[in-house]
Amino acid sequence: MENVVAQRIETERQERIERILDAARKLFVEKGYLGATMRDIALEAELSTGAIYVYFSGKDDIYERVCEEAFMVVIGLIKKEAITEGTPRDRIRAIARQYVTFYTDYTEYFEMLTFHDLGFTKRGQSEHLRERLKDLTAQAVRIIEEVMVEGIAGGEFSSDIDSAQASFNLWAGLEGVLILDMMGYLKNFNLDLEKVVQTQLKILLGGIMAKTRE
Amino acid sequence: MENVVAQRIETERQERIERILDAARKLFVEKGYLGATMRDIALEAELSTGAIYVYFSGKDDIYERVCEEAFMVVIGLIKKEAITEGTPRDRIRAIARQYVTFYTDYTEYFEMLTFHDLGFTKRGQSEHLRERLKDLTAQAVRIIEEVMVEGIAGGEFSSDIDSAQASFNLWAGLEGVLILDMMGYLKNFNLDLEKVVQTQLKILLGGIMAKTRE
Amino acid sequence: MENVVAQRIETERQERIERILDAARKLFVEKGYLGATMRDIALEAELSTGAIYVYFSGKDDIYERVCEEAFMVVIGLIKKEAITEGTPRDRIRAIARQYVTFYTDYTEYFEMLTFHDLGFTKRGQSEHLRERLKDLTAQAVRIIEEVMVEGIAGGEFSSDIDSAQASFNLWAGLEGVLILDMMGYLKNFNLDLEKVVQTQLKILLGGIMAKTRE
Amino acid sequence: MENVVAQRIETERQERIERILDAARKLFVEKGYLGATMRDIALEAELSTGAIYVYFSGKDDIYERVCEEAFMVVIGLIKKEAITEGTPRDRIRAIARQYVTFYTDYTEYFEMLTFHDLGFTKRGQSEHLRERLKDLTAQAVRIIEEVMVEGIAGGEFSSDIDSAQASFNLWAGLEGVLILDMMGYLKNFNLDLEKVVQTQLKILLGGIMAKTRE
DNA sequence: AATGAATGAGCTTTCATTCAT
DNA sequence: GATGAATGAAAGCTCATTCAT
Repeated sequence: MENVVAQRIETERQERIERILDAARKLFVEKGYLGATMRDIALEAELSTGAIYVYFSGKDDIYERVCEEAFMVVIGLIKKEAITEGTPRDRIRAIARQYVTFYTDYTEYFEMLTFHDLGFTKRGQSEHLRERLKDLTAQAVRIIEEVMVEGIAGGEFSSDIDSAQASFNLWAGLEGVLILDMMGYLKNFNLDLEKVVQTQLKILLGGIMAKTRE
Repeated sequence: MENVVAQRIETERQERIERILDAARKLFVEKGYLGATMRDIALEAELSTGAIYVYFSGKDDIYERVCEEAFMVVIGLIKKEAITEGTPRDRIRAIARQYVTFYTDYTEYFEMLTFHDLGFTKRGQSEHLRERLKDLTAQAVRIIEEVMVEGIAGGEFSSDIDSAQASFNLWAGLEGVLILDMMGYLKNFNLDLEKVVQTQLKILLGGIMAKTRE
Repeated sequence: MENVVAQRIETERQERIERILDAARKLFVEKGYLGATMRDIALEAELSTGAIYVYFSGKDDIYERVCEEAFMVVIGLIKKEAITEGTPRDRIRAIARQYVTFYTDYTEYFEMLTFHDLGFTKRGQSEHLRERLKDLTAQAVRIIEEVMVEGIAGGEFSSDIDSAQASFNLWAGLEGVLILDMMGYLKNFNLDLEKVVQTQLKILLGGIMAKTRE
Repeated sequence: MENVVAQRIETERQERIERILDAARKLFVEKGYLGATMRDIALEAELSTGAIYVYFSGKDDIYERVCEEAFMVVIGLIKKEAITEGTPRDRIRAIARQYVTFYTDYTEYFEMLTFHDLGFTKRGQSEHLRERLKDLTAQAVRIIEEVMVEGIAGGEFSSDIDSAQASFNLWAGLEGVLILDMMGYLKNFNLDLEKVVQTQLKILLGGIMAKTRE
């Protein structure tokens, strides 16, 4: 019996934490770390300012946990959906599509991680977040690289380009499109994200596969 | 004689303005619009807080002038160095290289413009800056497009891809590399910017030139 | 039970607001709008500067509410105690005495309204306060005028003087005494307010009643 | 020869001082002591801020000298134009008219002195100004009193009222009209200053002369 | 003497955090 | 646990005064 009560309390607790994180994520993306006030977050989470301090030790703590959550989502996506079927080309295309899906479905998380890197917080602070992001990225790039190595071994990809570099360039090429979309440039140029991504992949993969004549 | 004195005074005045702008640019990039305080800027410029208000009407004014300066630098580079010699491929490569030079030589300006777009300031504010940035970008993309049209006409580039889109993708591919460098990822992966840029151009141009077999 | 608590909280809230207004009134009168600082007011109200902003939106807000309060007091006095008994002469004397009572009992409010008019605030600001004060004054003068009309009709007052003007002059004659007291001149001349007021009324009413021989 | 130069320099000096005082008087009346900035005063006087400190030791000094000037003007008027001809009644009327002339011709000086008294500056400050103003007022009231004593002796004025008090009341009655005009109430009521003053004098003198029947 | 840029204390206001209830 | 009023440090900005020129 008591167990049921304890469980309900715990559920409510998690619910409240999630509400705060949702509010914070939204506001951090919207107004930045300094622009979003604790009062804003409390109001958005439909709580009092004081209540927030029951669940979090302060603004920095919330910020870190929002980033943490963003990590967990990306990691989850990366881990869960390792693509192992099809030609290397198809598999890379699938991985890329997964990244784009992360961007469209979890835009706020994507923006959080991007913003964090671009200096939302004071430099020097949350060095460990930066470290984790670095590891995560390395992991992601390595996944692409493995497929690429296979592709080169199978002759599908040109051996002119180092597989590690090619992976990085692939990522950069896609990242560029997503960030420009985030900045609103696709809208400015009346371009469709889906189409631009497709074209970009066609170009990048075409460029990697082609015998370079330089 | 007086003329000399007046000139010296004017020079010192410009020097001071530049010192303030330098300090502001550095701190805006480092800590963001809200994170950089007027006191910080004054200290960095080795002035008292009050002195800044002799030259600028307030924080917003400084911010706008820093952005303005960044604009002027980019516009200057774009206007000055229209590349008209060589094959379309060479010309695009040259334009790209110019963009990379802007990034390496004027990193802070590049970051300012990027940050501005990414929401350093409160959303909605300085709408006109955003508008100018949009125009500027359109201009830059159009320059690439012109060369591309020529390249398609001359048969050097595949006609499979719309020239406007291809230009955009080219830009995105390069921008991605520069932003990842800005974020420190190239360093993380022990990659050399120059080399990655070269590879990226090879890939992108290769992809665009290739008859796509899809 | 909860009702009791809520009531106590509300009481305390009102208490605090009153403490702030008391402090502000005192300091505005003492040092003027610009001379009285928020720190001063907070200190006088035994609160931190921040606490004030829980109850008021800023200095202007406090200022307006202090004036508002002064208005309410005067209006209350005017409305509540319309004097309708006795001869016109007695009634005017009673109204005058009421005005003097307002001055002695609510000196700070009297000073606030006077100061406000004399340019305590930046000119042009709070135009609506000035408008209300004008209305209020018109109201008050009209009350005197009505009695005066009656007095003329009844033959008690001389018909040589226009009733509207006479009312105004009566007011001015009394106001002069009060302001000179406010300035400390009665004390300087070792005069007693009560006595001077009595004499002034005797003179003014005497002058108004007398057949003028000019 | 040198004398001529020295004289010109001295003249220019006086000219500059007068320009500063004119500017200050205007601005103190317009915006109050704190509202008027040294920069405002310098601009109005067509000088640099620094130049002001050659002639005055600071803002307080200017303020005091503006008051001083106001004093000199009033004292000059009082001393110069002792009215000794006509009946006591005519003489008092003439003195009153002189005071009104001071008000209309030197409104700013009149306002300065009034404002000063009403607490433009921090209380306690410039105690000696207050002292001088007190003396001055006593002097002025004494002049009226002398005439009044004469009037009582000659049977023109009622002996019911103490001459000192009557003088004070006369002053207060007139002062009230002038201050209400300063506040803009005459304009509000569409009254003409000249007419109201005349009426006020008629009333006051009538009241003083009449045998009081109380 | 005259200039006006520079200083820095002090203004109003905001906001992360605490704490009595 | 939850509330929201209270705190006080720190923000952007102003301005009397100084001082190198």
